[in-house]
Amino acid sequence: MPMPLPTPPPGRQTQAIIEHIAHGTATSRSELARVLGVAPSTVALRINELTELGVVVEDGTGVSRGGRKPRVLRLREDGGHIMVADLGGHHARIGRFTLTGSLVETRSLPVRVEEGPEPTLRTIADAMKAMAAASGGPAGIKGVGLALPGPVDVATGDVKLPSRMPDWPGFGVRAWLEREFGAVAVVDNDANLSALGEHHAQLGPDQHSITVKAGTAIGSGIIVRGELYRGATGAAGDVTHTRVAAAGDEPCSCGNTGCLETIASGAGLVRQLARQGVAVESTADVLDLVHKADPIATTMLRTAGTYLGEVLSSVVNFFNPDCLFLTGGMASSELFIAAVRSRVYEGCHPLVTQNLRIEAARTGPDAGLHGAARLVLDQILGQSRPAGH
Amino acid sequence: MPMPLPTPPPGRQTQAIIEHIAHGTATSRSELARVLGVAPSTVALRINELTELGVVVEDGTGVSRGGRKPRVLRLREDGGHIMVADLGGHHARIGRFTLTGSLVETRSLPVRVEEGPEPTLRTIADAMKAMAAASGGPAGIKGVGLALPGPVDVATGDVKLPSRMPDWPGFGVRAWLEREFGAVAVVDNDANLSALGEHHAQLGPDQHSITVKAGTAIGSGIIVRGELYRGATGAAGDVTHTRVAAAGDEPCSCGNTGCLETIASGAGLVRQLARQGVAVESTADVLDLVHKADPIATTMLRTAGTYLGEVLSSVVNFFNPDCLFLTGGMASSELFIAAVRSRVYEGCHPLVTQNLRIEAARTGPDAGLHGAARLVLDQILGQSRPAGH
DNA sequence: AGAAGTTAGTTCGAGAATCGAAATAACTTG
DNA sequence: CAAGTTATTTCGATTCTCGAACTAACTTCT
Repeated sequence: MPMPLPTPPPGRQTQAIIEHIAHGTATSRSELARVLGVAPSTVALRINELTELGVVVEDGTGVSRGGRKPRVLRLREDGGHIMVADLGGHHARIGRFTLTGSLVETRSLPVRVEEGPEPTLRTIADAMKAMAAASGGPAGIKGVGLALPGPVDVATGDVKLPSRMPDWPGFGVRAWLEREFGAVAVVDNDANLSALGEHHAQLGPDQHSITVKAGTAIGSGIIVRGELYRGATGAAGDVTHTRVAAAGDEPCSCGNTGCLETIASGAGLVRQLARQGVAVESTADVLDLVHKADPIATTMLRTAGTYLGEVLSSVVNFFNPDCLFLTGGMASSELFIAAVRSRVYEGCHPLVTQNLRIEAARTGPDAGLHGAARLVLDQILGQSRPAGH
Repeated sequence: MPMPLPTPPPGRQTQAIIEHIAHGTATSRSELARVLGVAPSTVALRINELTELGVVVEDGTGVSRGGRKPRVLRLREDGGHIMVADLGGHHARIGRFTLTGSLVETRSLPVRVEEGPEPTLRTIADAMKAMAAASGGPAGIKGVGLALPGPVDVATGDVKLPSRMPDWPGFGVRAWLEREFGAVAVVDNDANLSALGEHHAQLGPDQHSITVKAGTAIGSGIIVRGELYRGATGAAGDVTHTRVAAAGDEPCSCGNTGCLETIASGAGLVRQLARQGVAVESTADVLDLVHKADPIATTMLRTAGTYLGEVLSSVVNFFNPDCLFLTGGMASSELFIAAVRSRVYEGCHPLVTQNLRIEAARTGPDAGLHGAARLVLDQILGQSRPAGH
């Protein structure tokens, strides 16, 4: 039986080393060798590469464990910037990451996607460059990541359906960014990137999770074995157009009737409230009302959570994830999360719920930024991501 | 940027070679090198290993393409047996595969799982040994695979829930088989193995599929990137306990009410027909009635397909597979499949259905056997499976 | 028929990446 | 300060692959 051990890809180990140093799970060469189960000599090679690359530096010595002191390794935080943005309907969230993958600063700015890609991207790019310049680091922008609201063709970085973003389809967003920055660029759907970011903030590379972004729209991202799952046509994670009995004949933007989004999305809530004579214009308005304990809005939000939970319970039964994360505006309400949680626990098989966690995303509004940075770093440093913690 | 090409695991290539020879996609060393995009010398090495292992032999020469004739390679079909079984409630299907992965013969025999693991496994093992002995090949049984109806702990090979199989949980099926045969043994859920078998009979290693086994019970298996996806607790693929409005308050074995299985499974149909005074005892009886064009049974089967389609449409929307396969007794009715298909196409987003195929499994009742054999061969020959066709 | 060209397959050395053992370095402890 | 311990580097040995050169076996053209 010719069965030589399948040599792990080198990029992968490099990334694992960075993570261990970042998390403090292993801070010296020998510790890394032990944790990774790899020969000390191999670690030494990788560390040499990383120091030459300017990502890792030695930082004095640690405490002895009875023999020679370990030479403590530390990540250099000034090797360059990864600039990322999460684009919403009315504003964009911009973030700056170090090459070692930590989020340094964020900023929100108003944008209007309906003006088309050129002006929107111009605004974002300028803000990114300003932020990078202001940070004063000697090195420049090594990579750019962008999260877009809606289905994205990852190859070109384009929005796939005309939908709410006129002029965007076919523009070639990824190419535009690469030209503009002269650096690696990555574009993906916002729910996908949020899922990727949140997953790796909480779970390991052998686990599975679903992250639902519930705001004005509802989208979700799927992580299988620590990697983004996009499905056959890149449309995986659609929960918003699942039929819900309670939605009746309410028409949906997709052409069908009775979709979840008509009654459980922020946009749906706005419409429902308006019908009852409550003056609201945006999802934020609705959440404000709930914050002020408005009984109608509160009931409605809770009900929306129950409907979402109904849809998610069948998805969770099927997919059996380790964790279900909720993010987006509506997930900021504990009430909403509680409603989802109770409905999912009620509707799922015990074998599926026994270890299931249902929680608000810890990375909150930065989830998408983290995911985008991760994809960019994957491109820069190697391929698939490392063994966790 | 230290980015050496991630050397593909050697087992993988070996398997790819076998598949190409088996499918006739490449029958000589040079052709293999071309198709696999690998150096001729490397192919020569692999072929040498395989001939020494007794899996491949040379079989004369082929036609010249203007120069030296290629030496045609062929798989040896007498290198040993892989014996597999798919265990149902009342009968087991047994199959014999060659080491090269092709199914040679099958046989069904009655068993009674409710008598417990020891007698059931005894019956199956004896039948396997008899079949292998009768085939007269010089070599023995190199591996054994078993598909069980119900959730399985893959490590031990045990059924997880008491459910319909008393005395089975905690028995250690895998260990029993390995002791009995002195060979590699693999045990998994029947829907999982059917999914694996059907997927690789039709799709490639970078595609995704769902296979639903609709018979007396309803189960499903999920294939992500050509590999079996089991979920966090090994319970992934549960669609049977999804709530369906039409099921009303019908109590289910899981303790909840309104589960799909109460109105769409074979068992559910039997119960519903019995209530209407139609004398049926098994799923087979129901299908017989449909075959005889019994109006009540036919309508009921079609309705069951619609309900299954309703549940699957939300699953398909979420998972966005390349293909949805249907297997099990009820999938033998084209009526049933048509009902599922139309409901899914109706309820799913166009982005998801544009390339989606919904079909009866081509491997039919042998799907589970193929999947089991594949898992066993993975264990014997290497790890993950090869690049297709 | 024989030379020229083409295709098939093997041999052999270089290169990449790992590991393990031994050497070296730097401590702690008795 | 010697003995034991832990950290790190050095240096083959190993395991894979590839590519180039070489041999083998044809077809075809003249």
